[in-house]
Amino acid sequence: MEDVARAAGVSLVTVSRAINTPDRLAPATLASVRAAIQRLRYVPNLTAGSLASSRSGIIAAIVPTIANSIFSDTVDGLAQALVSQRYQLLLGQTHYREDEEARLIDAFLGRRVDGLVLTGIRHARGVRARLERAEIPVVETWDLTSRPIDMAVGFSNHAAGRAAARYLVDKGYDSLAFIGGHDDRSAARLEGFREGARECGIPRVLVETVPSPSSVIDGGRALDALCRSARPRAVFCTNDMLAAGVLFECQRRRFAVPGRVAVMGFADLPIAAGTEPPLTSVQVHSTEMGERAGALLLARLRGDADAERIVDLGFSVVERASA
Amino acid sequence: MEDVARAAGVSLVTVSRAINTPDRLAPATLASVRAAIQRLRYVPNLTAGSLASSRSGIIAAIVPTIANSIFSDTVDGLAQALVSQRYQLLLGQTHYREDEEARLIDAFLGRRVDGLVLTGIRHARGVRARLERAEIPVVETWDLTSRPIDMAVGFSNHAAGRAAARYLVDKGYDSLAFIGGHDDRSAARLEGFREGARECGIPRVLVETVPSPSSVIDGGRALDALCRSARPRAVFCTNDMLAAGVLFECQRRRFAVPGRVAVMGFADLPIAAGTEPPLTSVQVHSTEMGERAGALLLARLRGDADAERIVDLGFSVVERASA
DNA sequence: TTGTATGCGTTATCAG
DNA sequence: CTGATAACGCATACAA
Repeated sequence: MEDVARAAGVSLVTVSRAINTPDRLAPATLASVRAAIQRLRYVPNLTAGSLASSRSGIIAAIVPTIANSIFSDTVDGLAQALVSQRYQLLLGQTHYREDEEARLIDAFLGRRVDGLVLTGIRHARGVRARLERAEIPVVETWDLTSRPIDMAVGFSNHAAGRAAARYLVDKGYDSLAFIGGHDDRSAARLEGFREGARECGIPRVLVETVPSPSSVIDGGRALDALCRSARPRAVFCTNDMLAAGVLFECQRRRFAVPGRVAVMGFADLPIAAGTEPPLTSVQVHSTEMGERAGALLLARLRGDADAERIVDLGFSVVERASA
Repeated sequence: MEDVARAAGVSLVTVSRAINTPDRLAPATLASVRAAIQRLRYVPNLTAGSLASSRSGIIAAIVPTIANSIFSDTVDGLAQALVSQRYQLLLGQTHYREDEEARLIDAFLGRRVDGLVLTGIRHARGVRARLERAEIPVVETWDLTSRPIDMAVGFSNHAAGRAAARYLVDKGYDSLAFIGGHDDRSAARLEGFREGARECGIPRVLVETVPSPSSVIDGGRALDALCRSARPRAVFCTNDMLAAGVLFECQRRRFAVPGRVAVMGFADLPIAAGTEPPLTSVQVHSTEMGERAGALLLARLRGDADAERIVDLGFSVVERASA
C-alpha cells in the first residue's frame, strides 16, 4: 500500500480510501491511485483490514453435511445473499455431531466472523452462552423455536410431519408408515406424524429409521424391511431421495403407486416433479431459507435494529400422483 | 492475551506458545496458562495471528454450484481432509461463469488464503498469471491437463465420454444419443463420446443439451425431445440425475429399459444403484477428488516439495442393468 | 478533499 | 524454557 501511495504521489490513507470509500476522493486523485494499483498489481490485504477495522467480512455457515441437497440448497441461497454485499462464506460440517458443531463454532469465533448460520436449534451445552458473549448475529435454520439464540428462519418440522399424516389419512390411507433418519429434525417430523395420525384415529404408525445422511438405496431397503412385518398403505419419507428409492422398490415389487402403496416425500427437491408417478411432497423452501438467513444477517450488520428475529417460512403439501 | 498473561503470571509470548507450540513449554507453565485461558474465556484472534504469521489457515474452494451433488461431494471430501489439520474452508460459486471465478479468486487472494481449489481447467485470462504471482498452492479438479496452473486432480472427461460410447457400442447399441449440459466438462465428454462412436463405425450421435445445473426433470424433457425426431437405442447422460429423469420418462412411455432404450449415467451417484433398473454409470470418485486435492495442498503447505503435481483418479464404467 | 498519528492482537526474532 | 521488542498491513479519529 505504501508503494501504491508513493507511485500515485499520495498518502497511505488516500489509497485506503480509494479502495473503501472511492466517492470521497477527488476524481483525479482516485484515477491516479487506481492506475497505480493496476500498475503495481496491488492486492489489498483483507486480513490486515479486518484486524484494523474489527470486521472480518466473513460469514460462517455450519451444516450437518454439504453432501445432502437440502443443506447445499440452503448454503447456495445463503451464498447468493452474501455475494452481493461482498461477504465471504466460511463453511463447516458437523456430520450430525453436536461436539463437532461446538468445535467449529469456536474456530469460527476465533476467526472473528461477522455472523453465523447454524442448522437446527439443538446445540451442545455452553454453545448458547459463547455465542451470546460473542455478540455477533446468529441465525438458526431448518427449525423454529420461541427462544432462538438470536434469530431463526425455518418452519415447524413437527407441524410438517403432522400435516403429512393428516394429508394421507384424508386421502383415505389407514395404515401409515414413516421412513426417516434419526437426526433432530427427522425426529420432530416423526413426532408430528404420530400426533397427526393419532388425531385422525390411527393410534400406531410403522416406523423404519435409516442412517443420516440417507440415500435412495436406504429408501428401498426401508420399504423392504417394512413389508416384511406389515402391509403399509402409505409411506411418508422424510426426504425425497428416500421416497424415490421407495418408488423404485415399488417398481421392483410391482406395487402400484399409489394403488397398492402411496408414497409421500419431503423437501420437494427437483426430483419430486420428475419421478413416475410424480411425487407428492412437503415443500419447505430450502434455498429461500439460506437467502433469508443471509438477509437477516446483513440487515443486522447494516444496523437495522428493528429487523425480525423469527421467520416462519412455513411448508406446504404439494399434491402429485404418488399419494 | 495480555489479560491472560497477567493472570497466569507470564509474558505475552508464553501465552502465544501455550496455544501454538504447547510442547515447548514447561508443563506447569502450560497448565497455569491454560487455566487462565479457561477462566477468562479467552478466544485467540486468528485474524491477528494470520497477519503476524502471514499464514491465514484458510483454504478456498471454487465450484460452479454447490447445489449439485457432484461438486458438493468434492467439497465434502476437501473439507474432511482440511478439518484434520485445522484449516478452514472458504467457499465460492461461479454459476458456470468465468468472470465470477475471476472475481472470487481476487477476493480470496485478498484474504491471503493459504491454498486454492478450482473446478475445471479453463479460466478467464489473467487468472493464471495472478495465481502464479500469488505463489500459493492451487489445485484444479474435475479435469486434467498436461499444463496445470500448479497441481491437478481429476480424470479425462474426454476419455470418459469415449469409454461410454465404446461401452454402448460393445453392448450392441447402434444408435447413440447424448444428453448433457454445455459446460466445459460436459463438452469434453461429448467430444469423447463422438470420437468413441466414430471409432466404432458410428459417424453421428444425437445430441440434446440441457441448461447447467441440470436436474431430473431436464432428463425427461430431453428424452422427449430426442424421441420426437429419432429413435435412439442408447442414451448417455452426463449426470445420473438426468439419467434418472430419463428412466422415469421411459416408465411413462412404457419403454422397456434396456430393451427399447438403454440408459447410461455419469458420476455413479448413490441414486445409480437405487434405480429400477439399476443404472449403468461412469464412476468418477467425486469425494476422493476433494480429499486428494486437500491432501496435495496440505503436503505442499507442509513443505513436501516432491509431492505429485498431477493425479489421475481415472474412471470406470460400472455395469448395471440399464445398459 | 487529503494527511498525520495511532492502534488492531498477534507471531517472529533474538537474547538470556 | 522464557521474555523483550519489533513487525504484520491496514483503518480510524482527528486535524488541516
